Amino acid sequence: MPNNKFDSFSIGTEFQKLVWRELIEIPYGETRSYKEIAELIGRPNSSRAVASACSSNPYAPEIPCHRVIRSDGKIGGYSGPGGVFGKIKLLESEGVNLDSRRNQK
DNA sequence: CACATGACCTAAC
DNA sequence: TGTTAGGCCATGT
Repeated sequence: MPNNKFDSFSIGTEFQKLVWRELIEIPYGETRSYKEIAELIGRPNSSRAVASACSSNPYAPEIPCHRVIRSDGKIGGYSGPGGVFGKIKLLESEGVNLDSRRNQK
């Protein structure tokens, strides 16, 4: 079994577990798009479902769902504390430059 | 089972 | 750059 403490996900659907398992492996200070996560779990067309799984994340700050942004570089949304604003603050505190991530849109 | 919802993506205008 | 429209998918009712 994997060496992460979240392997014992006792709740959520199988799909959500797949997503969350990928999320906790995003390095500090880095970001990943919803689509990227979808591809990593073997469902390249489930980007939308991935977003749903994130919003259903019960382990709020433990699982770095705030490091997941849209493919075009925009923030997207956030159900955690502070809403989208809180998400931005978290990323900036990790040294993420959101401007450089915007695909010039 | 059918329908509605949402932290999405891409293309077209 | 902003908006519209169509497509995708897992979930909840």
